Amino acid sequence: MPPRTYHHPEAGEIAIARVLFALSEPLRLNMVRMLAEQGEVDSINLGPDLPRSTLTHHTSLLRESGVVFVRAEGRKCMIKLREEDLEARFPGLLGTVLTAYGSAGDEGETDA
Amino acid sequence: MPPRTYHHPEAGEIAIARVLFALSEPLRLNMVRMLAEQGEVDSINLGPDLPRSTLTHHTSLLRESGVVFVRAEGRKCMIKLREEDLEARFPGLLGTVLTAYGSAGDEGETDA
DNA sequence: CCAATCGTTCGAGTTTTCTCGCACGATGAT
DNA sequence: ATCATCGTGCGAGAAAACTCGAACGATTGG
Repeated sequence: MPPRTYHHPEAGEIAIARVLFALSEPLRLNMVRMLAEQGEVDSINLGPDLPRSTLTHHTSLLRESGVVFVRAEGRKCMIKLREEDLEARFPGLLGTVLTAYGSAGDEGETDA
Repeated sequence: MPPRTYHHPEAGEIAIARVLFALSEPLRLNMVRMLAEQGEVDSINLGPDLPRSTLTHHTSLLRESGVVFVRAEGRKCMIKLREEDLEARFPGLLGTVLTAYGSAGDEGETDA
């Protein structure tokens, strides 16, 4: 029996409005920032204090909007940014948003 | 008695999450694209078919999030992008989003 | 095999956003 | 002055998003 599988939109199907919406949520924007810094991370590290169902909600939204790639590894769930796909589809977007976040996001850096 | 006045956040107060949220709505994203192409525009041109109160709702949201500058001119209301402020605050963001929109936004070009 | 752990799904409740009709003040033209 | 026009604010209703507890299947370790 295959492990958990996840549906991901193809690179060409990623819609700008959905990406912007995904990034407009502070929790998710913070997740994306962590992913940009740390590469592939265990989903639990994206929100150690969040209820699991809430965490799943946000990671699923990021996945369905084409921002992240999700893969099951044992019981855990590894998340990484779709940097190449996003760069190909919307050149510069991710970098620009992350730069903007770094300079004016939330100055209270509660680093994990 | 002064004409209508509008409150605008200062450039330094513009928050990335709010800007992304403002741009994540298809109607508003389309408005921003028109503004980028046409410069300062009469608000009515941003949504000729929308109810007035709906149009006000979206233009107000764009204004309050720091994306556009609004000024009363007679009975009309002129809108323009805050390109310089946005560029200073979030370098490259607006251009990147508009490029992304142009290449993958909505292919149905209903040009005004 | 059994128990603990993890992510997912479902459902309910809360909050936010969106839409739009209506009344009002301001403006411009007659 | 009068009247039509425009944007705004308000209120209500609908739609969408967020949060989170509980139950379930899958996986790991004893």
